Amino acid sequence: MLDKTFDHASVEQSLYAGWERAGAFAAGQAPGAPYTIMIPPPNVTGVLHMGHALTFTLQDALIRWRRMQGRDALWQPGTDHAGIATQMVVERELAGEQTSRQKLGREAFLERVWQWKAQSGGAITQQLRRLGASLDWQRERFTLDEGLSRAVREVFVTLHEQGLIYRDRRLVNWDPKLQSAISDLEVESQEVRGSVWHIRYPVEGDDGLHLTVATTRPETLLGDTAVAVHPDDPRYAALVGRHVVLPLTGRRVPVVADTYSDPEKGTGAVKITPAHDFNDFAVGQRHGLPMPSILDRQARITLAEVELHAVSGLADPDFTRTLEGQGREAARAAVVAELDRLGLLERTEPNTHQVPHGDRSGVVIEPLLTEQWYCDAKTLAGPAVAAVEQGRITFVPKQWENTFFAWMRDIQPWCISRQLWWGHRIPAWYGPGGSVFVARTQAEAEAQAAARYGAPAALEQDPDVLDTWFSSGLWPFSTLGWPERTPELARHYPSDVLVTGFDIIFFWVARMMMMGLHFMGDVPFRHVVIHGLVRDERGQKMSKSKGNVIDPLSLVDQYGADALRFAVCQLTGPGRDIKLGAARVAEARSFVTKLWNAARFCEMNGVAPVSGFDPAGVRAPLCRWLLDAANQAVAEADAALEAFRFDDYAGACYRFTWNVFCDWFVELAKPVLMGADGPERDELRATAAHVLGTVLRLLHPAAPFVTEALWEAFGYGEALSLIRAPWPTACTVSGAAAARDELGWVIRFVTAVRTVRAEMNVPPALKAPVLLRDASPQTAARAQAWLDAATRLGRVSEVGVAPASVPAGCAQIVLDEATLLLPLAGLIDLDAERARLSRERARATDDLEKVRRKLDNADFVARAKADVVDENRERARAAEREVTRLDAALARLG
RNA sequence: GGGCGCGUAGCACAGCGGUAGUGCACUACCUUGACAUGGUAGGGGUCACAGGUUCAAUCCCUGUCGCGCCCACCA
Repeated sequence: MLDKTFDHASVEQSLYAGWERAGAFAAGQAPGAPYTIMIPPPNVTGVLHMGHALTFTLQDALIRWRRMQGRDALWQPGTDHAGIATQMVVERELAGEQTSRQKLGREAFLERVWQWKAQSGGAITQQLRRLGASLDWQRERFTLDEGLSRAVREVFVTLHEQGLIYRDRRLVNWDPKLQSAISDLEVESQEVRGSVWHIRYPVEGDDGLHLTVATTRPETLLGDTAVAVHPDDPRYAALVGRHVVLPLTGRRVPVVADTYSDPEKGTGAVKITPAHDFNDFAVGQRHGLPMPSILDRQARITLAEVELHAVSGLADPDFTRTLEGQGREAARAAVVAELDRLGLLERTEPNTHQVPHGDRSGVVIEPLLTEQWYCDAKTLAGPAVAAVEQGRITFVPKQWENTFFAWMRDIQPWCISRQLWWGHRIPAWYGPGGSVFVARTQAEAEAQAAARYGAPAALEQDPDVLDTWFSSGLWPFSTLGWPERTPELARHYPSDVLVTGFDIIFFWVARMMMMGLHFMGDVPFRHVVIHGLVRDERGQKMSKSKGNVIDPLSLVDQYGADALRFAVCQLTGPGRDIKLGAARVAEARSFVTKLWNAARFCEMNGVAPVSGFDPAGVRAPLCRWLLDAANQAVAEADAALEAFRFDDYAGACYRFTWNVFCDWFVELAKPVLMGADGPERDELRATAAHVLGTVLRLLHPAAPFVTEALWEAFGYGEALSLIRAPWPTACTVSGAAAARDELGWVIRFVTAVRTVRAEMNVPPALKAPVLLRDASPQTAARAQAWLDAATRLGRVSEVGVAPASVPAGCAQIVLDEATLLLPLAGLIDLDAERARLSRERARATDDLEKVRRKLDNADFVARAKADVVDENRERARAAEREVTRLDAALARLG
C-alpha cells in the first residue's frame, strides 16, 4: 500500500537516474514531427538559481508535454564558457594565491581555467537533473567544444569575407578593471553624485577675456582639442575661429561652431576631448581635430600624446607632469585644486548624473580610442526585424516585439573583440607590416601570406578572443553540427520555442536571429517566450547583498522538485515577474500530497486500470460526469500550454484534481465503493482508474516525479513509462449533458443543505430529513437516487414529501422549482431563519432589480445583442420565481 | 528626455465590454474509515483617481497620481 505521504527525497533521484539510463530523454525515438527547444546555455561554472529553476521548469513542461504527444522532442542541453564571468572567477582565485594571469602567462592561465571548468563544470548539469529537466544529455555541448569552435571560425571568416566583420579604430567602451573592450550592452548607467566645474579658458591674444566651459570631468582638459559653441549662439559668435589657451598644458585650441553644443546646457560652450567622449569624438571627426589620449588602459593619466607649454599663470609643466600615472579620481582632484589656485575655477556646482559602469566589473567605463573587431550588426539586423514583422517569429507576450524593434532599428556596430584570454581566439593572423590574414586555420593563413609575399612569412595570431555572445548566437545551429549538414540540423532547425528572460533579448535572442537567418537562411525559432524575473515573496529582486536569495535546491530538498515546479507553473502568468517564497512551494507540496492521497484512496478501494476499458460504454451518471469533466480539463490544459499559459495549465490541473476528483467524485463514489460487489462498482472502479490515469498524464509535465511514481504503482504501464505515455485526448462520453445536469443538481442540493445547516448551527452529528415541496418528478427521483450521498455529505436522514401544512421549526431552501424543508424543531431559531430567508430574498430582489433596470431600458433591448437580451430575460424570470418562492417560504414561517 | 508594464478582497494573482473570481490568510464548525499538508460553511472588493466612448466599462480611449523596468544622456 502507498505510504501516507509522498516521500520525494527517497524516489526523485532514482526515478531520474532510471529515465536517464533508459534513454527516455533522447530525441530521435518518436515517429512524430520534431519539436525542439534549445536550452539557454547556463554558465558552465555557474550554480542553479531561481531564475534557472523558473526557465527550465517551463521548458521541461513544454518538452514533456510534446514528447507525450508523440513528437520527436529534443531539448538540447549545453553550457556556455561565459568569457568574462569565468575569467574573473579564476583571476580572483589567483589573486588569493598572490599571483595573476599575467604572471602565469596565457597558456598556464588557460590550463588553470580548464581545470576550474573540469572541477565545477558538472555542478549545474547535476542540479538540472535534480529539477527533473529532461534534457537529451547525450547531446550536451559546450561553447568551447571543437565542433562549436569550428562553427565560430567558419562564421567569423565568412562574415569577414562578406565585409560584415571588419577591424576599425574608434572609441570603444573600455573597462579599465578587465582591461578589455566591452560592447554597448555590457555598459550600465548608474547614478553618481559629482560636481560640475566651471573653468575659464583664456582667449588667446586678448588679455582678460576668457571663455567658461562647464564639465564634470575637469581632468580630461588635458586632452581637449577644441571648444565648441553653437553656430547660432550670439554670445560666442565673435569667438568662433579664434583660439583659447588650455590651462595646465598651455596648448592653443580652436573655438569651433558645432550644433552638438547646446546653448541651454552648462555655459553653452563645451570642451571637446575627442579621445574620451563619444560625442566629442564625432565633433572631432567633423572638424578634423587631433585626438590625443590622456588615459592609459588602466585609466591612469598619460601625457605621452600631450604637448606641454609653460604659460605663466596658466600652465606649469612641472605641476602637470605630476599627474602622470595618477588615477582618474586623484587626477581630477589635483586638476581642480590647481585650477582653483590659478584662479581659473569660476564655480563648482553639485551635480547628479548617470555614469556608465561595466556590468561585470562595476567600475566606471572609459571611452578609449583603440583598434577592435566589429560586426556590422545593422546589415544582419534587417532580416531579423523582417522576420518578426512578418510573424515568422512571434514574441510572447507580443509586447516585447516593440522593445526588440526599437533596439534593432537603431542598432550600432557590435564590438566583438575582447582583450581576454578565455574564449574563442580570433582567427586572424598578422604578418609583416601589419597585414591581416583572416582564416579558418593557421595553415590557411600561412598559405594566404605565402601567396601574397611569394614566400612563407612569420605570422602571429590576434591575441584577442571573441565576445561570449558571438558563440552563443550560433547555438541553435552550432549545437546541431553546423557547418556540417547533419541529419539533426535538417530535423531540428528551426527550433520551435525559445524560453528566456527579457534581460537577454538583445544579448542573445537578437543575435541568434541575426546569425540564424544569415547562415541558415531561416529563423532559429518560431516563438520567443519571455518570462519575468523571480523575486522574493516581498517582490524584492534577489541579491546576495540583500541576503534574500533563495536556493532552489534547498526548496527541492525540503518540498520536492514537483512542488517547486508546480509552484513555478502556477505563478507564471504572461510576462510578469513572479514572487516566489517557501510558502508558495509549501502550498504546491500540499497539492502533491492531495494527489498522492487521492491515489491512495483509489488504491484502498480496488481502483486499478482495466484493460480494454471503454469510456463510451459507461452508464452511471457519476462516471459519465467525471469523464466529461476530465475531457474539459484536458482541453483546458492543452489550450493553456499551446498559449504558454503555465498558470492556466496548472490551474486546470489543480481544479480538476482537487475540486472535481477529490471534493465531489471521491465523496460521491464512496457509497458505491463501500457498497456491494457488482457491475456498478466495477464500472466505477474502472472509470476512476481511467481518470486517475488521465490526471497523472496531465500533471506529468509539471510534476514528473510523483506522477511517474504513481503511474508505476498502479501498473498503468511498465516502470518509467509515463514519460512517454500518450498525452490524454478527449474521450467519447454518452449522455454527457444529462450527466452534467444531474450531478450539477446533486452538488447544488448538497451544498444548499450544508449551507443552511451551518448557518443554523445544526450539530453535524444530527441527521435530518429533507421534505420536498413543489418538486418535479425528476427532482423527487434524483433526491431518492442520491440519498446515500446526501446522507454522507449533507447529513440527510431521509427524503420525503412535505405535508400541506409546514411543521413548526422548519428551515426552507429554494432550489430551482422546488422548496426543501428541513424540519429541525428545537434547533431552528424562528427569527434567525426569518432573517436568513429575508437576506436571501434581498439578494434575489437586488438581482431582479438590476436585470429589470436593464430590460426597462429601450436602448438596451434595441441595441444589445439578442442573446444577451434573452439571457437577461431568463435571469429576470428565474429571479422572479425565486423571490416568489422565498416569499412563500417566509409566509409559511408566519 | 523617449518607451514599456503594473495598480482588482489583508496578501499573491486571474479576468478584460454584458450577474467581480481563484489560492493563501481570516471567522465558525468538524478526530465523517484517502488526506488536519484535511473537510464544511461564512465574512471581506465604490476593480488607483478623474473625464470620455457605449444601451452597458474593472475591461476600450484620454488625462492624473503611485510603483517597477528598458533605452538615451558624464556640459
